[in-house]
Amino acid sequence: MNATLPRLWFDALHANPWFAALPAPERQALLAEAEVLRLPSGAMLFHQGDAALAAGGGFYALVQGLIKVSTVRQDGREAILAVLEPGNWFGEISLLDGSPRTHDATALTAIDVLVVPPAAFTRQMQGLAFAQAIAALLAARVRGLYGLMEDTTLRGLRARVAHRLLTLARGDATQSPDVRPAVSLPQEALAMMLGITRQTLSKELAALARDGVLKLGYRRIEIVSVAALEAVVHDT
Amino acid sequence: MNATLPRLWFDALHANPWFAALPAPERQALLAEAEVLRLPSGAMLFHQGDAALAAGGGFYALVQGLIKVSTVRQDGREAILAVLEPGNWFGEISLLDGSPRTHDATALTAIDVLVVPPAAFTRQMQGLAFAQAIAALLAARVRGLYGLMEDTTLRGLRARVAHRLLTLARGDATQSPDVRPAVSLPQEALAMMLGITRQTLSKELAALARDGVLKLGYRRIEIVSVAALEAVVHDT
DNA sequence: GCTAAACTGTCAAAAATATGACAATCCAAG
DNA sequence: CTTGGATTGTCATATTTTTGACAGTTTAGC
Repeated sequence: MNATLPRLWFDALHANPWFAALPAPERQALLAEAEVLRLPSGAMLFHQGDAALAAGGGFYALVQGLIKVSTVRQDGREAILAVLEPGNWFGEISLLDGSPRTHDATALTAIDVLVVPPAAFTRQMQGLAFAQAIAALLAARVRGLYGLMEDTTLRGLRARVAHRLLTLARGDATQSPDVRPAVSLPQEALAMMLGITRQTLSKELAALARDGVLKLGYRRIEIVSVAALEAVVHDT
Repeated sequence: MNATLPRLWFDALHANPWFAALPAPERQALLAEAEVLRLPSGAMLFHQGDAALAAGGGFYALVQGLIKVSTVRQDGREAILAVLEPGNWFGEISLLDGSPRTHDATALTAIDVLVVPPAAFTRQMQGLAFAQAIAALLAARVRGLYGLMEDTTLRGLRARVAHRLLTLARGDATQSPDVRPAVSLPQEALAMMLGITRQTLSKELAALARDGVLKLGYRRIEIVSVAALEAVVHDT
């Protein structure tokens, strides 16, 4: 593929800082190797435990729609690690070490995904610039995960909620510098990201709304003051 | 340095799977570039917020002693991310993205550390094999962090304690396949890794000891049955 | 428009965890 | 060999979070 990359896809991809920083030859090579995969809402891109090197596996770029990255326990409880937005590249870990997928990836909407097959990915990894870029991508991942870790061990609930909201408002994994004015998702989902119950979250959100930091709606949390929300993260 | 690498250091380094898998030329280059740094117990190798690219920064290998990797809050509460053992390489994230150190690194004992200066690290990253190896190292880090994340969101307290014990018994970051029969550290430290209080941990340990899975001593937790401990991780 | 399903707000009771406190034990330094 | 600091075990109480439940609100699909 390549020749006729839809404008929307092109924009989404180039809005991603990692892809934008990738040298042009590698960028083009990656797109040239990619196949397009279109999935309906609710479909699963891969399951926890899947072999990534097998056919159907690969290095993915989401170009349209939303993907939920999560893990489920036997008892049915689910933890949402992230909600991916267009522009995000993911799935490289399993390709690098050949181990099974660590998470489920589920389409929250109808999605369009670029798939770089395992063989092509491995071939790209033979190039210095690409290998360096993957190292940079992983460094960013590690940093993001450190942030999440500290949340759970060091921050109070209030600050954790505030931090997660800011992360989501910045596009979660993408982490663009500009903050969106609102995040749209059921409170249940946000609760699963934080590892708490919906009821507990509801109470925290209500408190933040009382303080004028948030405005709550149906499947929607509006951030009235980014500064105030950031203050909550640091104080609490 | 290189010519006279003490036997103990050599063994520690080569016991580390990442270093052992590194191609010989890169392995030698890394050691050739490294300087030896010796610090007394309690000294800090670096602080959260330090510029890693500055003089004194670098890519580190611990060859002797123990290092605590942690973050502290304003109020004094501390979260321990890991306790590094000889053979571990660390500190690459900040070198890759030029951002400040994410954690404090404190010597728990007198330590010997190999330091690859920032310039040398960056030079090595211009080589394909090394860049690939760093990608692999980061992939392993990410996987480890995913494991820790799931602990806090998905597992009950009992399972979390069991999992952390097993991780420590495998050498924490090193994660050697063989499990040590006991971990030696104050319960307080373990509690800080788990983000819980010492009292709560004490109760959990007592319960595991009652079940015959552990034996408790002074600054020491003996693992009576690895299998039983693993069962606790998966069941609870 | 209507209606069923999804979602939010709230409550009371139960369970888990933190706090603060104290005695008992261990061990390393003198 | 002794002693003080470090460590553990264990309480009772306070706080936080979960569980289960239900009513009211919003939305999407018919």
